[in-house]
Amino acid sequence: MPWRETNNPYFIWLSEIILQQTQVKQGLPYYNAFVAQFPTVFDLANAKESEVLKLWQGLGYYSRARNLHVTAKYIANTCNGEFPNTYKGLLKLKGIGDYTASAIASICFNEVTAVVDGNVYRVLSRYFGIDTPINSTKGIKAFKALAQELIDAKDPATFNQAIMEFGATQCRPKNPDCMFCPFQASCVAYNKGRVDELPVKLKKLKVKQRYFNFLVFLSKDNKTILEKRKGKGIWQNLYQFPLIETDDNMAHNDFLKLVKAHSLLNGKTFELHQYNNVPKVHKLSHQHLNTTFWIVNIDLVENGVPFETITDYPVPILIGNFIEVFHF
DNA sequence: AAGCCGGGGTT
DNA sequence: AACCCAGGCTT
Repeated sequence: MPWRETNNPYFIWLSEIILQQTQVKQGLPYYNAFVAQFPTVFDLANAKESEVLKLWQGLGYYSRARNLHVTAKYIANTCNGEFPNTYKGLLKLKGIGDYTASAIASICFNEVTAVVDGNVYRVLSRYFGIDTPINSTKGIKAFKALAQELIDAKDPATFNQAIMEFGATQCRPKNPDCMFCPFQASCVAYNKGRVDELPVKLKKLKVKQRYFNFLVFLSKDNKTILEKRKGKGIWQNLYQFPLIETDDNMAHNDFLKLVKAHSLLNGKTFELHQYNNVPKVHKLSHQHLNTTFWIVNIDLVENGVPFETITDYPVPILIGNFIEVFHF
């Protein structure tokens, strides 16, 4: 892993943000792309937010990219390009929470502050046989304190990375390699046959069903319409085709009435074609997006995006996949 | 304290 | 389908 070969806070920070809730395999190509396009924090600070989001496209949790850009500008413009060199200082930066502050402080500045990520929760809850839910306030405090007791004060960076890697490769969520585990003899969960019960986690979120209808405009002068998502909710500041959200999947005839009433089409002549008869189900962690793409053939569009510039815009991967398959 | 925020991979 | 991922922010 390239970020193992440096103590430069910029690179460590970048890697840690990318790896939040993201597996190394998925994040590595993005890390390489960011380092190539933004070699220093000043390069990142000088970029447009849309450039940052474009490079982040497909990685998800886009607030990470927006906060990355905010913090880059702050470090470059207010801190002379220098990151805070303490856990406490790092914690104040946007997008940096307890885990990331500890990771940067220990790896870059040898501060003795323990990281607690999903791996650490799993390793500690099993080894010590702790039932406290890892996502409860009590659990979060308890596991942080325990990790802080255990950390090697002489080499916190190695300790932190080692316990995480141990969780990722040996003490895995499913099928952990207990048979060849160096901690087998003293692991409470193993000796009580409770490895599969730990860690304990509270509740599971309910997945909400949503129904998205995207209007893919095709004008005679080869333009379409992209809109920037505003406000709260998913995909903030990313672009999409004009969206009509409904409370169920729509049949062509019913949807045609809705489209006719749409502000982009008042009174205009157009043809509507349903691109996919079976809704494409795009699964987010907390929502299932039942998606239908509708082709709208029309003479002219206002503020149209020329087909050849569509791929300049940062879009959710659901839209990006459509653009790839649909030959504009 | 609980809910929200992506996309990919494994079981 | 359920679960997890080198979590953090908002309400």
